[in-house]
Amino acid sequence: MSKAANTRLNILHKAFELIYTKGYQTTSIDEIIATTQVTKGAFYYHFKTKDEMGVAIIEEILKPTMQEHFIQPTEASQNPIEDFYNMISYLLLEDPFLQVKYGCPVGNLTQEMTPWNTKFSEALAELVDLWKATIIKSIEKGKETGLIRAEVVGEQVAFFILSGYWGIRNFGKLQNDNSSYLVYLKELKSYLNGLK
Amino acid sequence: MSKAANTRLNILHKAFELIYTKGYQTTSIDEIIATTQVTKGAFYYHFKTKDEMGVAIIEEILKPTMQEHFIQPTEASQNPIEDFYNMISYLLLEDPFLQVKYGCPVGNLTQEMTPWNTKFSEALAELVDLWKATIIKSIEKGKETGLIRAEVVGEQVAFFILSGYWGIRNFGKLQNDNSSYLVYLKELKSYLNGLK
DNA sequence: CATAAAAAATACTAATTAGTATGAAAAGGC
DNA sequence: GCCTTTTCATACTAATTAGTATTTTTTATG
Repeated sequence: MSKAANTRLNILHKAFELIYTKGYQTTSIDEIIATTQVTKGAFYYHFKTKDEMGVAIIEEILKPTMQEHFIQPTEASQNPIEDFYNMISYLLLEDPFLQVKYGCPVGNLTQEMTPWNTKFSEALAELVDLWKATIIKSIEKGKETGLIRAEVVGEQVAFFILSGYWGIRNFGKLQNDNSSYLVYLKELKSYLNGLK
Repeated sequence: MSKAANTRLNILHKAFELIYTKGYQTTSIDEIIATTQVTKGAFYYHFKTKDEMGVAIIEEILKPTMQEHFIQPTEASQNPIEDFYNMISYLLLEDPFLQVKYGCPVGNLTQEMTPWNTKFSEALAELVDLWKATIIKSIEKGKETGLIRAEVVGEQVAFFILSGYWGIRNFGKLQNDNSSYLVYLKELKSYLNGLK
């Protein structure tokens, strides 16, 4: 990778970490260039505006991460119900990057940036739609193999799972300990078993 | 009500509306005093800091509203399952103040202010705990009257309902139309019926 | 190695921010 | 009506913000 591409990626990564922990609006460009050890000239050479950088984070950091960690595993899944639970459980309790007190990066950005910045909204919506579509497909597959009841409606379940995930992450932020996660996961398991 | 108390309440109400639609950080004091037609001297007479005003909004606007609209009705409920659904459905589709594109005021503030402002976190946590506790009590009552299965765990269900609500409001923001609400509500009904 | 283009460094600006200092006007008690 | 306290008005400050203008350095290419 060229040196220039490297600084660009460096900015995106460090900025993402700051934004995840502090929020987008309260993360200043001065702060970003201070932690990246990059000058303002370099920053504005790579990104025309702060918002352009923000959208780049969604498309170049969040999207590939989600593709790799959630889309592909879900597509490969043979047992949707079990794997949905494992996916959420992993995200809540085991993912080494995500922290209880900081919530879900995608959820945070959605909350903070919509409906005021359409570029952000579009990029985030694309991301979420992809995840949702993958879950729906997985449910349909489960219905075919008989692992999921025929009456189950994929779209409804997808919304329900993802909403619950976003919501419980907000609870986690509020209480800053994962006890709420554990309680939530028990009910999630119970709910998912009801789909069998 | 004295004139002074009136300006104070006026500030809180207008500020709350701005914060609900724009977010806390991006709502400036200059903007608040412009829309309230109150001078900066008056503002800082009533509130030592912006954050103090923010906490006052939670305690003096959000809390009483929630008490009146959700706590008391839930306490009076004879049929928890039906009333949980009606409560969420009302909030999503009918409440005249809440708007799809702006999400849930409590959820928004939680997302934006925790974990950085402990005063906000505490005030919000109190609010949410109250709501959660009321739901749990209502479930226990439903178990006694036989409307809810004995194996159902109140705390789990409470987390599940509230998480889903917060989450779907985030979805609503992202898509800015209530079609996702309708899909979600169908699954919520199905989930709640499973508690019988 | 020369040169053009890409990449980055430095110093600045104009606007906005929360908050303050100080004084004037209302309101209430006697 | 006088006086004290409450309430509000005006003008300011210091810090921070995103973004720009300009120059310098680095890199690639002939």
